[in-house]
Amino acid sequence: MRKTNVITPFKKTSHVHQQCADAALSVAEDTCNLRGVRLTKLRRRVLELVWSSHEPVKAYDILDILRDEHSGSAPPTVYRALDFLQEEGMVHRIESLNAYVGCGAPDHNHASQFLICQSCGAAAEMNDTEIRNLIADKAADMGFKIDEVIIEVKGVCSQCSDKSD
Amino acid sequence: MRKTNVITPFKKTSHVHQQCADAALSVAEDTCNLRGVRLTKLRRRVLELVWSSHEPVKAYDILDILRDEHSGSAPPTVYRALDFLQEEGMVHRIESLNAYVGCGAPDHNHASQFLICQSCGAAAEMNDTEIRNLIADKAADMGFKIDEVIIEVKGVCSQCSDKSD
DNA sequence: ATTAATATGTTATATTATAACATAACATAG
DNA sequence: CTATGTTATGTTATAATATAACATATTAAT
Repeated sequence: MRKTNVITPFKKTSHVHQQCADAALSVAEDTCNLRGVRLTKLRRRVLELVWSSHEPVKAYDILDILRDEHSGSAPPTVYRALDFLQEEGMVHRIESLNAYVGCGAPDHNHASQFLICQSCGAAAEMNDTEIRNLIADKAADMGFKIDEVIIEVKGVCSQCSDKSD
Repeated sequence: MRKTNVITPFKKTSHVHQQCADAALSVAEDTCNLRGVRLTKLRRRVLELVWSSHEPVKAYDILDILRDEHSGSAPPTVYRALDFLQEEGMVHRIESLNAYVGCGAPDHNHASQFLICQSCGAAAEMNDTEIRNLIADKAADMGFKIDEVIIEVKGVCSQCSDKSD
């Protein structure tokens, strides 16, 4: 069994990004239908904007675009949509960046680890069971009951390292 | 060898907090002297305020107190002091809370993991080499060069669990 | 069609953080 | 000990992030 499930990889040079985004949007629609929650036009658009790149996107950058498209957009517009998308597991918040990334595996409660490249800005999402289990074990040793685990690893991705050779 | 080094534990009922704070301040002074950096009156006071409890402290809560003590206090006053203290490893920032906790082991670059109790608000700092190494290995597998690892585990500490029995 | 629930619009404000420039304190070379 | 460069702090202004509170509109189910 592979223990590290890479949910969102760093993009290859060959990467056609539109395909990521399209796939994610399609999964999101199906998932919302299954769950009986509503992926409204606005929420769908916000999700699309979050997926516009592999770099975590800021709420106010989304808002700037929404404002161009609809004059009634304001901070609550985007924060509400992001809250919904987070609850449904379709975006994750990167705490150390105050920014959001799309998630292609919208479980309600999967634990993830993020690798964030300080050179290109991209974020890769992993779901590594060994890391998850080890932290769970350590916490249990201390009698600590885990609700949520935030892991954000900053550094330089292989593509960026290769470039600077 | 013990693999989990608990730097700041959750406090025991018997805990006399002043002792933590005093010890930390004393270590901070010695460390600054050794390093030839200046723990000024202001910086020392900010560190003291961060150590005033085991709950992560917010910049503006510190500022409110500083303002009572000196009219010239403003946001940069506290952020600069916190920046200094972070660089010297004497406080850590909890990204998910926009808040700061004292560190009793002011190495410049130790990796830590925080357990944050959602019931009492306290944060415990661990430095677990197994967790650190496992993440380092996984990142290396992906060709990712680590600069910094942020781990913030939310949940309920044993003391709080015991109380609610 | 009516109604209850959900989603969005709108205005205002709270919270967190930094920029930019002025002044003060300190450290050390002469 | 004092001139000078460096480091720290004061001060004003504003940027960036996020939520409260209430109004209106849309949707879903009767």
